[in-house]
Amino acid sequence: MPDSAKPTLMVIDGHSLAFRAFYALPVDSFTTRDGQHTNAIHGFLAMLILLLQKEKPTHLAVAFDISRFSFRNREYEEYKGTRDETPQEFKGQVPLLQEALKAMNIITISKEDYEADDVLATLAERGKADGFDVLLVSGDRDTIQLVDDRVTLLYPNARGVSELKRYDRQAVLERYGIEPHQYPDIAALVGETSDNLTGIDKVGEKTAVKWVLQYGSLDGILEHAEEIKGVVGQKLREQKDNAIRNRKLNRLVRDVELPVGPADLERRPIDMAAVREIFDRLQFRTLLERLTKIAAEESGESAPQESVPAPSRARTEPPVHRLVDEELAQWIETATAGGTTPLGLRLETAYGDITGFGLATETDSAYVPWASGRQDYATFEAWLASDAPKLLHASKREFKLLAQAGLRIGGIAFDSSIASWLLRPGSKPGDLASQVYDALGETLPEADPNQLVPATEAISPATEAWFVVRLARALEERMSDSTRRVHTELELPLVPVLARMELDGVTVNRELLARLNAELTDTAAELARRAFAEIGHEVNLGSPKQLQQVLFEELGMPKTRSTKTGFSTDAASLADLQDQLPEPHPFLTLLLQHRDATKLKQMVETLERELGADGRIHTTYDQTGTSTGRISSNDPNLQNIPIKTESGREIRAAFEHGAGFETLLTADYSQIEMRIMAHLSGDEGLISAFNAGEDLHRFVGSRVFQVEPAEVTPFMRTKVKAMSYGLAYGLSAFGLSKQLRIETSEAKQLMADYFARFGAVRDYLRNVVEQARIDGYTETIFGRRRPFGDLNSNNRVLRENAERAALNAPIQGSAADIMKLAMLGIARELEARDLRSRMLLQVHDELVFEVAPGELDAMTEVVTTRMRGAADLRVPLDVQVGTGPNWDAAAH
DNA sequence: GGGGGGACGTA
DNA sequence: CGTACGTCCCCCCC
Repeated sequence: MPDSAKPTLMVIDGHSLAFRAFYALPVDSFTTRDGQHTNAIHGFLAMLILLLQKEKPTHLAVAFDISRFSFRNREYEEYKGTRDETPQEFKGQVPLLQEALKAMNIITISKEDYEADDVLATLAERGKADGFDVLLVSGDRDTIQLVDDRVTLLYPNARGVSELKRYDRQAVLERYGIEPHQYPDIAALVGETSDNLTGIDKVGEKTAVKWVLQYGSLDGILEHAEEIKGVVGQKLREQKDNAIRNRKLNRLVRDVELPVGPADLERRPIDMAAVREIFDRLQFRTLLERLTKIAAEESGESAPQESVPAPSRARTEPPVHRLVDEELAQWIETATAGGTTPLGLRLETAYGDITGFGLATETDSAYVPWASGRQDYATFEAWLASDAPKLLHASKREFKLLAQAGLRIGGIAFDSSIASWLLRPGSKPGDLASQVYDALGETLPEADPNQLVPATEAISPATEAWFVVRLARALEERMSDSTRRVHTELELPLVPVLARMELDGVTVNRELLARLNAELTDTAAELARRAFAEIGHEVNLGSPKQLQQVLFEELGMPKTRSTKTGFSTDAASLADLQDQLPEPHPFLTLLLQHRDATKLKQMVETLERELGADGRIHTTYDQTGTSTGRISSNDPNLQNIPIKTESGREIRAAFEHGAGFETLLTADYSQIEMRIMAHLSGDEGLISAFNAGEDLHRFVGSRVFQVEPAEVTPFMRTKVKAMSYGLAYGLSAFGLSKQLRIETSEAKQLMADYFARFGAVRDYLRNVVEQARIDGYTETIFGRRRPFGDLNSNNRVLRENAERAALNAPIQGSAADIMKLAMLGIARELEARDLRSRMLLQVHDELVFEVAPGELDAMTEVVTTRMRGAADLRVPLDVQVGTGPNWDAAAH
């Protein structure tokens, strides 16, 4: 090893460095989507990572102040008294920083009644005694006094924390012309404004240094105070008490009693799973990459020290048997103990084709080369298709690959990607390797796709399967009973259902899309031309930046709501602008129309791109993509096909039933979230509203405004409708007023009137949040949990965001559960009754089916019955169905 | 090329 | 200062 044999102890003053970072980096650029500020954390960690790389300390600690008060305040009440209150934006970052350090397995030290610098002084002293090279990192100049032949200070320069100046004894001599231990004398004479320590008037650094060099120390200077001439001598004699007091206060304590000594601070391996979790929360991508690199280097470097080369994978992998034919059948029989013991299963693919299988138990593994037809795979295929339990990762993908190869798989008993998502919805589950790393802390070697010649040999699918088995066990143990139930009864059975929907796809009319595209292209071009004519020049209408130039500078319009990069040009803001202007400006109208046209055009083009040779679009449903339990859709997203506007619905009309089918059938839950609220809150008013069978909003309106249902005006209905829908989102009076364009006071009154009639709803919503605050998670009707960390945060923005999400989660999540149950029920019945009709799309509260000839009545019955019966609530579940040749026509 | 930001489509 | 998503484009940065 090139590194010196001497161990290096690094001690960092956490507060002073984080504080430096806070002021060096713009807060606005370092804020998570949730509103958590992270600039201090980011700056500190960036610096720390650099230090780890450059200095490679063998021992490390970060010291923090516990509060701004220490024993020094007892000696001098005004110590640091001029400091402003620590900004709230900074305070909130310290616990998160400490959490990040903990994840990095770095010890943090605080000592009641002392400052972090006293901890530095003590550890420096003890480190020296124990034979360490000591590196101190602090933004507090008082630490200069600790520098000597064995102790070096790294001090941030004026710019911030990215560059640290190295102060060893020589550097201090060069910079100040004195020995480090003399520095406090200088500081005592000059004073330290930031600590509220006044020095001697007229004495600056130059004079102080001159005196110290002449008389050796502050004591020496004071002894000879009478000899010093001029005004400065006079001032020194008058104010010498200041210097004496300062010197007393700036002396760092070198023998603080600490729970740990230098030897206890040996660097420990970084817990990358924990780091991932918190860096994810803080949205530190670049830092995560840098740290991952370091972690890899560090674990790699430590390996040669051991006598036996440490394997990069922690556990001993079982042997891989390459098996076919009878041997394979035998192995499966033994490994599964006749079909009861679950096996890990992993596919090997090349260019989308299956080339092999990995099978594994906890102690053994097998590789099955796949060459269908040339070997006798009958037993293997039978096992695959049977209910014999199998453990997989991302099973939907494998189900589809198998199906495309003409193979059936049954008995999906565990999916580690789904399981980890259930445990932590909201964080991306990632691939097998990252989950093995997260849950087992082991590295699953992967060929680097950037390298032509892989550095590591590709891992056998059999070994991967072995990792899946162990991953499954680790995740299973962490699941609560209710989570386990959601996994096995809801999510796993849904896998084949979703896979089939994806494989089947939906027919889309190519010619219609082409025609729409052409129309929209013309429309957009014409609108752009007219818009340019209005302002006299061309501009990129898709560039918010250029639009701001036009609207607010050239046209001098009033400023709209501000965004991170300027002022908003979104539709709502433009509408507001239009209202404010003395007369409507045609440019604004044209701009909005142009946005509409281009948006639709883009959507059409996306669909055209995704339209396969079979004339169908095959979306991919992400079963682990949301934090509430919904599924999402991508490539392309078929859950956001336009419906609200006439022109948008033309796109919807391009979705048709395929050849050999009779019609499309759509079925959706009406007001499912409101019904769930009625159920969960038990509000008698709301329950009777649903049981009355009358128009919900009319009924609610009649209660709120105390009129007969027939007397509810459209305006009243709009208001209560907005209120009702807003409820499940944590809508505020402010938000309601904005949406309805009414006064906040009126919105407040509306809310008061609403809750006067439906008080149990409010009580329920409040209770959900309070319970979540206690439990740390919310739960849906079916037992799906969503954890919340920020409900007790001191950061108001963060806390209130979490509160609204927590209030919404059981409602949105229960609706998702119910829909999933309905899908399972329908799929099972279609299979049982041998119906040829197919479920194609799911859009949260809507399902779209392709109906085979002669099956319309049966389908209508199956779908409505199963959807209505998916849950037994205190209110009925209402299902609307419609049919037609295309998705638009099938709407009701 | 990656990624953040703004904008906007859906439930 | 209303939840949950995915995708497009622009624009800046590496």
